[in-house]
Amino acid sequence: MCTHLEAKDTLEIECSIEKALSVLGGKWTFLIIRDLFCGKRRFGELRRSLCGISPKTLSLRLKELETKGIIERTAYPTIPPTVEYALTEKGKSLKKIIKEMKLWGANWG
Amino acid sequence: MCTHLEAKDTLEIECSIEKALSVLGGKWTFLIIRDLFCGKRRFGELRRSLCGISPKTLSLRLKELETKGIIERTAYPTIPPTVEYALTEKGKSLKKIIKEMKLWGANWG
DNA sequence: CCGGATCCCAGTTGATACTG
DNA sequence: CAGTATCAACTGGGATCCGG
Repeated sequence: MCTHLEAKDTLEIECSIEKALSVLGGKWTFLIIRDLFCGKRRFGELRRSLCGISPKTLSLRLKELETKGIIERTAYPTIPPTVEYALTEKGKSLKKIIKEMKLWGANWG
Repeated sequence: MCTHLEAKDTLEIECSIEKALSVLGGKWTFLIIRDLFCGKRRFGELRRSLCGISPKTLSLRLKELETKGIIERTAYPTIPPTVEYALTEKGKSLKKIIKEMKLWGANWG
């Protein structure tokens, strides 16, 4: 039996996967989160690590993730500016998904 | 310690997550696979289930997934034509990822 | 000098009509 | 029914610019 929609099978209710994708679906999102599982990261560190991302897209994704409560932004009023990004508890709860993707990629990719 | 790159830490080697994303990263991909976990589906069934996808994009994603060995296409020479899409073993191996995403979406989405 | 913001361009996706 | 063709809308890439 198909169970896209858990509670009420109406078109207005999104299934859980759609909810997860509304947070994780953007391009680069998984890779940003993967990086942050290694610890706090600065804007420039992320940019270099995510080889190929444009600053515009990185900025956009970070804002989205912050809005959705997945990451936390901390700015220090230094010169030059220092900004750190870190996972929140909600962000850390994505660990199992990341782990399963990593396992799959290692075995089948 | 960070382990993006499992074996050799050179820029040429993609990490496992990137490999998984190269298969799963396209828009709608997860949702198509989710649908196929419920069993074989025809083109029109997928189109109606994935509320909002255009036939062009659906066609594109299905071809990609077929090329990558995730799904299998079977066409019957009937009039009107009948085409069925189903997960391969490699496709079914994505189950844990889908399951974790579903759990996360249910708890945090 | 770092963290972005802006502008313009290319590639993707969406909407819709149409065909074998 | 299962797609393809066409065009419009959006998203991301790349370079540049700027305030602190």
